[in-house]
Amino acid sequence: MNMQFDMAQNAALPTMVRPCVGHNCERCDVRDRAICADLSASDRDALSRIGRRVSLKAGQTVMWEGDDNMVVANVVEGTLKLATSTGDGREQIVGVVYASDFIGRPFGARTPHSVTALTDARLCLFPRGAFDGFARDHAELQHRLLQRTLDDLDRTRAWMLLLGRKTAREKVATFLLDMGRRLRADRDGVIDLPLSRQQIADILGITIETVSRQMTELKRGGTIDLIGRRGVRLVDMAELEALAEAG
Amino acid sequence: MNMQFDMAQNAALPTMVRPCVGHNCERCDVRDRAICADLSASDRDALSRIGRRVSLKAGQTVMWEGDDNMVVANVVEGTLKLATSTGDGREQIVGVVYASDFIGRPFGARTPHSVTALTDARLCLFPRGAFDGFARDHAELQHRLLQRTLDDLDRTRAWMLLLGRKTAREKVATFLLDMGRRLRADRDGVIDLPLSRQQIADILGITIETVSRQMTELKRGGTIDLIGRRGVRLVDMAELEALAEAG
DNA sequence: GACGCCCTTTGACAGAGGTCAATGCATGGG
DNA sequence: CCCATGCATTGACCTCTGTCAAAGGGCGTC
Repeated sequence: MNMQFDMAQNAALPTMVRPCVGHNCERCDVRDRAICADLSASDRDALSRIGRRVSLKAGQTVMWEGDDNMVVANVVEGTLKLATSTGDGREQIVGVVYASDFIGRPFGARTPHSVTALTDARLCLFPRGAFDGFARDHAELQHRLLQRTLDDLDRTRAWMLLLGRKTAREKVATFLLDMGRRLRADRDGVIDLPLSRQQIADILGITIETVSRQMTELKRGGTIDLIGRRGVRLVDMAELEALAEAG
Repeated sequence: MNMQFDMAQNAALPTMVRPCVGHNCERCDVRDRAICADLSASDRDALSRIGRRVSLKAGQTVMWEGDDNMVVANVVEGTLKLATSTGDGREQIVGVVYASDFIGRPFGARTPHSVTALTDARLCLFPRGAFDGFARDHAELQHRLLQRTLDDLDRTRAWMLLLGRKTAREKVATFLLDMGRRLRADRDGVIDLPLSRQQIADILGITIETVSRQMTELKRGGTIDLIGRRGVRLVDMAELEALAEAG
């Protein structure tokens, strides 16, 4: 592989983002769930040549709120957060994305929120201009993107009900149910949360102390079990569902 | 005018929704802002034949949360709210739509939130199945829909920051600025809010009493003026902007 | 295997906003 | 033009959640 070529590509990327090598769409983990799923083999190849794979370490930020919007990407592996914040530093996480999800803002000049890796992650990254051009010529891609964006909007609006109208107890219960649905539990029924208490607080619009207190009370009531910092076992799902809707 | 034809159309519609007659896309108020703007004259005619115009009275609900998703529509005139609620009746308004906006959930079987007219309104209404089919064959339409949905998502996510992290004072100030941007003031600089205090509360995720108290304090501070129930004059925009970001 | 860091938990207290209740006052109908 | 109705305002009080501070305990490192 050509060293100079690699370094030239790196120059346009945020610090520490490292391109991967030896990519092949046919073997891609998310090939039939990502937005490229409906493309023909040749179209997918063409799209693939526009972009490239990059690896991220947990904690790295790929895009910053308000920045010029240079790239979009498919998430191949890992979990990332989308966040906005007020001038004085209060943060609200506005979305969490998983493998096969799409990130970035196509057809727009500004990035409306930051994107930060919560776990180590791999992306399939495209320069926005090139991606936009490709998308305009491929209706299947735009259709997939539209479906995905409509789903995102539905989920985001459902989350507004949580932020605006639910109590801390209901918020935490709803969050745990949501994670239970998204993440696979291990053989002991334990889920490994990809988020710290602070990040959970930033998702739910409450403080870290309130998250902690609610979790402890749920544990005391026998509804959940806490295993270390990141582990949770959802013991009584029915109870959790009841608490998620009415305190 | 054919009476029987009209009544047959009415049968498929929510109670009290009355079809209009004499429609012509060429004279449509929103023709160059709605999603149909990029269609050729003949395509627009074809789309027009799929749908029809209906009038709504303030307070009428067009779609209910969780219902089978039968229709989508362009808003021709008026203001409507999108809302979800918890089992025990707490409501959160998740969006407010204006003339030229699009409502309903294309490509999905369920309506994720209710849609209710805040003012008298006129819609250009399409059966969802027929609209979906038409959209699949018209990339320009899907592109417009995608752009609009991406914008909606950006705005919705910005609103999450308000719901999760802003104080009552900041929420009310942000709301007033937003209305000031959207609605044209009359010659006295007075805006006529299309929302009751309760609805404002449901948008901001606070109670009606808190909205009222904040408004009164803003008035006492000389930042705004209150004229009757629905009138507001934004006196000190700079102050309002400062309050919107940091209490 | 022990140590130290930092995340998390717990406690005490305060305050923003919710709740309940009464009064005020636009607005539309008679 | 006046009255009645329902929305909006105001007040008193209380609770939930935030704030500040300290102690506890995983987890990575040496």
